[in-house]
Amino acid sequence: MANQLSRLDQVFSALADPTRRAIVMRLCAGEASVGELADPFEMALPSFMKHIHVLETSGLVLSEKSGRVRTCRLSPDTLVGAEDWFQQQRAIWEARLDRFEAYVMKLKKDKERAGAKRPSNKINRTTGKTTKRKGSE
Amino acid sequence: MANQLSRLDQVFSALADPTRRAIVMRLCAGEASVGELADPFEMALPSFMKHIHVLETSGLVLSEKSGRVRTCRLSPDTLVGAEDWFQQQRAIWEARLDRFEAYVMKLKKDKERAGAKRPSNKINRTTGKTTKRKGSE
DNA sequence: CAATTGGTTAGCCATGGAGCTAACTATAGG
DNA sequence: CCTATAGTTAGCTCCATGGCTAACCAATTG
Repeated sequence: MANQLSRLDQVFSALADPTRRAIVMRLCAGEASVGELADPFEMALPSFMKHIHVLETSGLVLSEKSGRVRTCRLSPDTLVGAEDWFQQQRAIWEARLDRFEAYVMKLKKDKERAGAKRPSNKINRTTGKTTKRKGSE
Repeated sequence: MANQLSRLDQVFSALADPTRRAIVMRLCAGEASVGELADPFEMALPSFMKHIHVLETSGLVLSEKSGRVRTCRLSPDTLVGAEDWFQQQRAIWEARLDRFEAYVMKLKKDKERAGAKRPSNKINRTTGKTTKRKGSE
């Protein structure tokens, strides 16, 4: 009854480490042996190997050993899988934004029709900005 | 003055937790109070608050308190920032793929032109790539 | 004002992650 | 066969993370 981390858990936590992100970035440029990968880092090999192992169990990296050298390569599918998560969130976010904007437009129309009564734009005290949000800020 | 984690470190490690991902997903649909957010989770409030705090220091979530209720909302910029990282990696990956494909095409042409003369480049059986590793391939 | 509600602070504990050294295995090369 | 190379295993620290309880504000509300 071990923990059974979800794939996303593993992928994100793998990418949370700068060393491991660097490895992934390196592997984007093509496969490499453990030694080649480890070379730029000031770190004992066993420590480094742990990172490789984390990347492997996360599914981001595949490796196979031939002779005495282990060659690692990226598994682009997993990376893309994580990317998808962002895109889904963004889709939801943007849908909401659209709804919100529609709502604001409706408010505006209502006000215009009411004939410029009062300046009802609330000001956010902490940011000093109006609540009107068009694109990003 | 200690660790000075990079923003990406913080964002990814924030997203590595399923509770926190759920919070982010919930906030994509619109802002909410801490209580509302905490409701679906079987977790003591202080524990839950820690998650909120992690999300805040990662920059993914903003919050402000008015009266006794704290309202949280998503900071889409940070989310998009993380998404960018993936896109950059994918760009590099795809560029490499293109180069690789071009390389394969060249091999093919060479072979055709040579009329099946000699196989001077050793081919690694497992990867299908030459052993000659100068720079990238 | 008293009680409730919504968060917050403080402090404890168990686990896991990231690093190390030392010693070992197994291939490649001379 | 001997040695150097490339990883691997074992086992140890240290500290960050995720969870808890208990006690504590500070606004609302009756």
